[in-house]
Amino acid sequence: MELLKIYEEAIKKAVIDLYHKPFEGSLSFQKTRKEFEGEITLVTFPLLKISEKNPENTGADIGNYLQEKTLLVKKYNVVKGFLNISVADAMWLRCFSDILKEESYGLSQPQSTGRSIMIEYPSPNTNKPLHLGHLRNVFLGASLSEILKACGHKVVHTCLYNDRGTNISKSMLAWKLFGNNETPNSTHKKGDHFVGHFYVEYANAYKKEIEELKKQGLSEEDAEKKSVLAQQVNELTVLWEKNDVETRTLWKKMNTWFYEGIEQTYTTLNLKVDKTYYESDVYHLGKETVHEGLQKNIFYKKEDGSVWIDLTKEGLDHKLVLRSNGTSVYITQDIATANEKDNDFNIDTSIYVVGNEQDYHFKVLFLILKKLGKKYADNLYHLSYGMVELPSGKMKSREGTVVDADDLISDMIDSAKNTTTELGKTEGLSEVEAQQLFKMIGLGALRYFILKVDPKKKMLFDPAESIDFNGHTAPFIQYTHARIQSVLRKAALTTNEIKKTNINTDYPLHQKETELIHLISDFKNVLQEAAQAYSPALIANYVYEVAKLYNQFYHELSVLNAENEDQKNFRIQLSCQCALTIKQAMKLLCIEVPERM
RNA sequence: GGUUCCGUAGCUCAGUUGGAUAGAGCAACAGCCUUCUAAGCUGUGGGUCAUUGGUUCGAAUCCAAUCGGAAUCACCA
Repeated sequence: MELLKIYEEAIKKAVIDLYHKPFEGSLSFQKTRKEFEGEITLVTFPLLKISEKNPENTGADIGNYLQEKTLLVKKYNVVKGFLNISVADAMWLRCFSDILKEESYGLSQPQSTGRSIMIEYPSPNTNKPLHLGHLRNVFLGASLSEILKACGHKVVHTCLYNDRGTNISKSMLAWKLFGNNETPNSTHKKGDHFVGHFYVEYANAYKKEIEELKKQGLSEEDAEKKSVLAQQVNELTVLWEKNDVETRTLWKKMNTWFYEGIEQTYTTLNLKVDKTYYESDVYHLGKETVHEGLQKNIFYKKEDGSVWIDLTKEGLDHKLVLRSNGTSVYITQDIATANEKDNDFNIDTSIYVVGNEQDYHFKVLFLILKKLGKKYADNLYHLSYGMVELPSGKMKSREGTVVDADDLISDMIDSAKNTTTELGKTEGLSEVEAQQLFKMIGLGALRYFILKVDPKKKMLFDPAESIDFNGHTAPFIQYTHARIQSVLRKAALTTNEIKKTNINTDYPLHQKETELIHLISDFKNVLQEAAQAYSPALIANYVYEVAKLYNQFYHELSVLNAENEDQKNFRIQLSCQCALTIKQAMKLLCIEVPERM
């Protein structure tokens, strides 16, 4: 039984014995603030109606009762409406002993809930490489998958490629105009960067064209209409839809380049997709659903043939679902993909990891699906995360103000290498081991930097300031893990042996030891909260607390040179469990921890 | 203009369903390696929780207004 439950029941019994009236509902507990003695604190205000006494006396009554009638309390003190309880050492040791017995405390058996969850990310366009914004998307999606798996759910990872349409046509056109039959091989460029280069080329040429037209006296709007490049892009899109062989061949070629490039990035990021969807496969399927909706009078047709839905009753707008020329728009394809996913998998919940700039879009999408009577519509969830901003504001691919994902990753690994080498931590490592360590630290720092922020909030990245390796960072946590491993190596015991050793429950605990047990026991709750809130940030902040507290313990008390065998054994067990907690929590963030660094 | 979100230390961020004197890291300054890994530990300084009002035993947290910022409202994705 969980510690807090034991105290809750004991206090409820105390209330009945003392005041002859039961307290309904759950008691209000919190962690004792560090300026007061104790570990758990009961807020007594809600009990005053029953006790009919002031907060101080109520707290004293209960504290006194617990100390005299139970073995739960070592000491207590009352400050205003707060009863601070120092939990008896034996209780902490029992709690810790229970944790040790579990192979992986806090985690559920794989697929034990029978629930399956689909999670879609990062779903990029195929016309440009990934940037920092995509990294937030990937890190969130990947971490969330781990968190949900750890809670016993089955997780299916899907990815949708927006592989056709205007954006891709732009890259294609630029390649035709300025490409000189170059390829990624001939230019020694990574495929996705190669394709992205032409997307930027197009944007530049277009901008130039518009400016020239404006010099001729045209307004911005007229210039955009007059643009030859824009017309050519539209023509390419139409040719594509008409299955024009030349266009399709080029399209396939460029997308293949793109996929070859992005696969490399996925490999670096250890990203594996269970099922890939392509917009080019599904874009036309949505039309059938639109016709279905038209017949049910959920949609309506305008005179020009375009099809709309009226969402004004829901506080939204009229939304186009089919163009007047009969072609589909973004949302039409999303309707189709949602249907496809439902057909392909028997899924309880489906999560879209998409930035909050598309909040409105998903509100509309889910509403439309609901109106269409899709049963799965209630099980869709938009995991909306905030944008990554630069000091100069939002990143824009076309304006070149993006932090490229591949560049950032290799920068991080490089600086991990420099720092590690400077600190002389590569000694005794083989070349392969050293490379693995640099990657572990560099990527870990990057992942952690992003994941520690609440997903819902926008975050700032300043390229001028490199991501830190000290303080509230992954390397600090990784270092703590390595440090513990170093101690355990010297203890010369396996994890198994450590876990099996019996605990002496008479052992008098030191303050830091108590705090560590308390914090470690919280892992289970934190995981549940993180899963419920879809927030890896809760895990990230938690595991930092563990590492920080362990380091304090480490500096204050000696493990291997403890005063007696009981103490030494217990501290080895405590260290071991801290390392396991750190490792498991970091795994939930998709960050590895080293044995040495 | 409509809708939605956000404003916490110089900077980046925490702050469970309302709870005690609002916390970390970075940066600055001062200490700690003959002792289990100094990517560490200890200490100092730093705040009108945007502003005003309301709800109550009690508000950074809930409500309203104001100020400031962002996103979105495309026959783009």
